[in-house]
Amino acid sequence: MHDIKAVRDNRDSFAAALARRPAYRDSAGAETDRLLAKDKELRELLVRLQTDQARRNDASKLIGQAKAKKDDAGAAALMAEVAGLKDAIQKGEADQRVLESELRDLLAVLPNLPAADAPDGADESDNVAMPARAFGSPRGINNARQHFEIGEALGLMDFERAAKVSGARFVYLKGDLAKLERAIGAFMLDTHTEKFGYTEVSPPVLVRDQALFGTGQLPKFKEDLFAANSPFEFDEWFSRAKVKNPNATILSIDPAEVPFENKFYLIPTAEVPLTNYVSEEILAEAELPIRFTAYTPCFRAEAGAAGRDTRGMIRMHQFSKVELVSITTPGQSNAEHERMTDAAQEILKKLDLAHRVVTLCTGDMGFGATKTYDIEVWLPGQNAFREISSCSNCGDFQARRMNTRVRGADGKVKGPVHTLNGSGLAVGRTLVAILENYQQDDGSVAIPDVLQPYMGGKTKIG
RNA sequence: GGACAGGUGGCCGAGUGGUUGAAGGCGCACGCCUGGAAAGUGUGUAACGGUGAAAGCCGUUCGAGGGUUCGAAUCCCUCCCUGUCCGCCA
Repeated sequence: MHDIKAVRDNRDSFAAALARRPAYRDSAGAETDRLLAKDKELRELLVRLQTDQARRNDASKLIGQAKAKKDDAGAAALMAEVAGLKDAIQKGEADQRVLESELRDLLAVLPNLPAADAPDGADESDNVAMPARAFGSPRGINNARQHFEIGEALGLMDFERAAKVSGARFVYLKGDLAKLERAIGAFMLDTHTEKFGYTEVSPPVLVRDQALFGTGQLPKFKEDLFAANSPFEFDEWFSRAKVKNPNATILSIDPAEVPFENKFYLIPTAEVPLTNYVSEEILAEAELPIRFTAYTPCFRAEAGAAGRDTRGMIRMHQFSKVELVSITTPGQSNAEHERMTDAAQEILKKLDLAHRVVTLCTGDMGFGATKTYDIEVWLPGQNAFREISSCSNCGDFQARRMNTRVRGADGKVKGPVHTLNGSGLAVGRTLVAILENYQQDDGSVAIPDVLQPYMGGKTKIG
């Protein structure tokens, strides 16, 4: 969420920065002026409304004083005067509510502005490599198999049964592969807590819409989320629907017809509960930065991804991820962004997995980010680098939406905090990378050294 | 899920229609006192918004949102949350 005052004071630089996002290349100026027109309308209203309110308040105080002095005539005269203001004030307050919510709606769907050093570009082909952060060299493996071929051959990865039970984009992991997933998560958490000072958190994975608004998934990206209805409300509504249409079945119901709001959403990332932990709070400057890490399942509808990565574990409706979140002062966030990326890369280094890092261009950056580094791991089976982590500095964008501020040592509120989030790492994709990079000619998979303690000392699977 | 009780400033807590943005206390800041400290003592100590060059002035906010009223922390409605008990349960 943008600060309307900042837009007002820097109209041209705001529009120029917004135009760096390709989706707003042509419309940024018009969008900005739409905001400013609404803002102007609101402020002009406030000047008139507040004048009336001030007169009403003064008169009301005098009424109280008059009544205390038993001056009923004087009180009556004042009451008559103020009564004349009532309609104007009530209408003004109603107009204020409408204008404020209209302005908020306009602001709520605008993405964050790219940082000055975020590269311009149209899509992922314009992302900029960071050679200094590259690690290892892509491993050449003859006749390299893809992770799902390896896992299915081992009998430890089952997409067919998952489809039977849950549909496409779900998987069963079994035996040592299930254990490996757990080992990877534990290893990541231990590294982040012990080496980088993150606090381990086990957060809720069902959240309210307000939390999703805070981190920016709502209102614009609702179709990417899974929602959880209360079955009690649904049953009640459904039984009434059946009275009208006796042939109705659960499967014939269009979700759009269900009349009540979804009570909860499943988190698409632990960024949501970790970041919103501090929502609506004023934090002491001395306690920043706050660093949280969590190992959670994540749920994504993957709307619009039809046909992409349909085989294997790359793109699932449910996957696990270790997330990193930092809450910082404005002055700390740039350094924290580098540090967070270091923490995520540390996992891949310890696993000895070749990877590279790119700075996302303005066309590939997420909604809330000012600047994003993607970490891409080498997958021999795909003969390609694939994203395994995304580390973003969101500046004060989420903090404004969550209303999270910082209080200085002098006791004064200084303004919104900065927030950052990054995967550290996507556990499912890390498992994929291990399978493909550590596959052996005999069909087995070597277990990376650092994971062996988490696997009961085993050195290979299969 | 049901019943009851609650939600007030950084914290505790008073306040059931009229100078209450809010007593009192704690904490914090600065000063006095002291050789230094403690104790004591004095003063100060909300956020957001509008307006203004600034000082300031004005508005809004007592969980959130509506409503009643000339006037709402106080009355009414809806929602959210917390506590206790009951029910259910990993």
